Amino acid sequence: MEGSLGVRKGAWTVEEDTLLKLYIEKYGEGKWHQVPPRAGLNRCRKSCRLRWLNYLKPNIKRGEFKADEVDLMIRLHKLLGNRWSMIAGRLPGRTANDVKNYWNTHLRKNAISRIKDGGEKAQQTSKVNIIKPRPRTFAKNLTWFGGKPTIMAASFQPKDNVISDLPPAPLPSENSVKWGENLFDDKEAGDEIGTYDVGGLNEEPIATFRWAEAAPAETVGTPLDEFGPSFWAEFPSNLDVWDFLDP
DNA sequence: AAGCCCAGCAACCGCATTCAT
DNA sequence: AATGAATGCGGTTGCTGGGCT
Repeated sequence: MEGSLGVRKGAWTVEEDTLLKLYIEKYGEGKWHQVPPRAGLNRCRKSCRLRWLNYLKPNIKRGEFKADEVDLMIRLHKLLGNRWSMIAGRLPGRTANDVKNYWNTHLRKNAISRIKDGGEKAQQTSKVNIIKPRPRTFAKNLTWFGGKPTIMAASFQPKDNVISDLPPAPLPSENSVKWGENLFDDKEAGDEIGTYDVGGLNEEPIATFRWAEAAPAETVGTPLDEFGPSFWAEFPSNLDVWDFLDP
């Protein structure tokens, strides 16, 4: 099974897996364009990367999703939409492909039927505001909370950010930026606990969240404690938090 | 036993974004 | 600033195995 350029396609063999593993052990991840020639694999770089990320990586968890994982996945999906990599990032040992497949096979039907069941009600209230933040990099000299926590305005793409008939969300105001800054300012390195308030732009806080030190990758805690700074950095300020908390 | 259908999963493809020059 | 290469992501496809007729 070879592609037009003589590159192998289809299922990976044990030999190919071994070659890829040996290569990664020796050279580490990254520089995927160099992997096929160096590892002696007749595969394209994308295929190598995918195989490593989804199957060969050591800490990958296989098997059934646990109830808490599913619960977290549902909440995150409600919050983020189909941002599988971000969702997977909060599910230790799970890959974006795993999450996507699980959602499409197990949960999508439920979600659709729920939408149908509650369709009338939903139309009367408000449509779900799917959040689609596009993760963007921060300035290279920016360390978490060490420098100015600048969330780049371009981090969120308005064109695919909102699927609703609601009036356009207000442009980020100074307050909303402050919201983000406060959010991060409270989380100084070494602090055991930081807090941040959530409320309307000009309102009293409607909720106060707290986080412990970013949870270790191996644990799955309560959803909110689980979300560390890297998650919230990509978190939009016009989120309907109650929707998220009460799926 | 054979054929069909379907669910689950691995892999591919196209595109957007980032990075290097 | 412009451009091409590299990377990462999400949508989709297609293979495989199990259940049913």
